[in-house]
Amino acid sequence: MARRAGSSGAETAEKVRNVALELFARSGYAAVSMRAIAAETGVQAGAIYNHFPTKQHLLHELLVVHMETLLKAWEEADQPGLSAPAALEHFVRFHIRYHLDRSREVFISYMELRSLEDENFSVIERLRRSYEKVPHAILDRGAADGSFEILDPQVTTMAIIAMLTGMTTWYRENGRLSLDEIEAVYVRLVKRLVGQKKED
Amino acid sequence: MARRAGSSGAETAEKVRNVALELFARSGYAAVSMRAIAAETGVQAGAIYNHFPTKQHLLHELLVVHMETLLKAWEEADQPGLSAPAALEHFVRFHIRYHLDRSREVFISYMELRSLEDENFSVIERLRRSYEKVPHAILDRGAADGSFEILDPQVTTMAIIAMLTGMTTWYRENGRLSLDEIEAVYVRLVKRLVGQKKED
DNA sequence: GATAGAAATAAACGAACGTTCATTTAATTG
DNA sequence: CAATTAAATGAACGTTCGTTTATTTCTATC
Repeated sequence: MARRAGSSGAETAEKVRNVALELFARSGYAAVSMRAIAAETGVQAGAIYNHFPTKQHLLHELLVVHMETLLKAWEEADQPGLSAPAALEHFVRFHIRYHLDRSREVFISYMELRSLEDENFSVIERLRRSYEKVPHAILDRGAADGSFEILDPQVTTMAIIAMLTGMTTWYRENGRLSLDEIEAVYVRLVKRLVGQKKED
Repeated sequence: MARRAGSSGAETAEKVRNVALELFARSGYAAVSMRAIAAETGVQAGAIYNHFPTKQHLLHELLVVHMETLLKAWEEADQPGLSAPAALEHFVRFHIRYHLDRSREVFISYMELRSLEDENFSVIERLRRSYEKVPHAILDRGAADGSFEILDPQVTTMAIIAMLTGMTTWYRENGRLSLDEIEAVYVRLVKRLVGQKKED
């Protein structure tokens, strides 16, 4: 046996990406073998190397794609004309929706940074910093124009991101609260964190 | 060569625990070999099995000890007579201090839950739930007596824990803010989250 | 001071790891 | 339709893995 009828390189590569994402999220990069990825993809281990040079490249590509997609998604969602309070609310809703839709990517992008070799790590770290600038800039703007009362912009930014991202660890589809309800609670919690005076 | 002069079982076991903690935190359970732990301990791999039956037992023991020590530490720190606002502040300071002192334990207790086999996982999960009850109970008490204005006790509890624990990922000893300053910021942030009216 | 037990070594176990390679088959190109 | 290329297989490579075992050395006990 060799190449199978109907097989296409692009399809297999995409399937490998999806399977690797799922398995890395579930068990961690180091605990997942190329053979396990291959088996779930429905292929032999050697075939993966037609599409990805090494296991490390596969992880790196998943993380780069995730971070770049996230940044691009925000660029499209961003509405530069908004006031600081409106922009913050817009960001919170965006972050929650996006991260819940991609909980596996989010999970491994936080968990597997340490599995990246030095230069691959730096690339992802830089992309993440870019994303953290988004809420930070909104906080600075709101602090400058008096609509927020920020205690410390840096700490508050990290607190907001940790709070929002943490939701992906406990949110369940059929839980007590709907996504809309949770989103509404988080919007109000963030407004409290930044000391927003009025509900604009 | 065999048993070396001055060797003691208790000492070796403790050194293995410390080394494993460090290496698991740095690289992850699956990525750390028993030989790596042994080398760092200054011993051969086989010697570890005089003290721990398997690698999985070693991880489980680290996590159980961590969670039980955390719960015990809170029991000792707890001051049941405090008002809800004072109790909350007390908890925040305790949590920050304790978690910063044990950042490696905290890290692996969040990262390596998935590396635990089913029954070992349940044990740790149950201990963690116990700890989450601590702030949850304080929030309920403050909501009942009117000193807090809680949006949703469950979501707020998870938000607080995520916010506080997230600090361990970015805090650096010689950063811009001292630990005292960061602690003070977080205390005020948490008061905002629970809608505390006055600084009691 | 002989003896029993504890604590280590060194070597080995089979299994699994990431990766490579010769080969085969299907799809694409001229 | 022949030639080429892309995509897969399946076996093999050398390592490393967690763990076990026989043996040796040190410590503690009576």
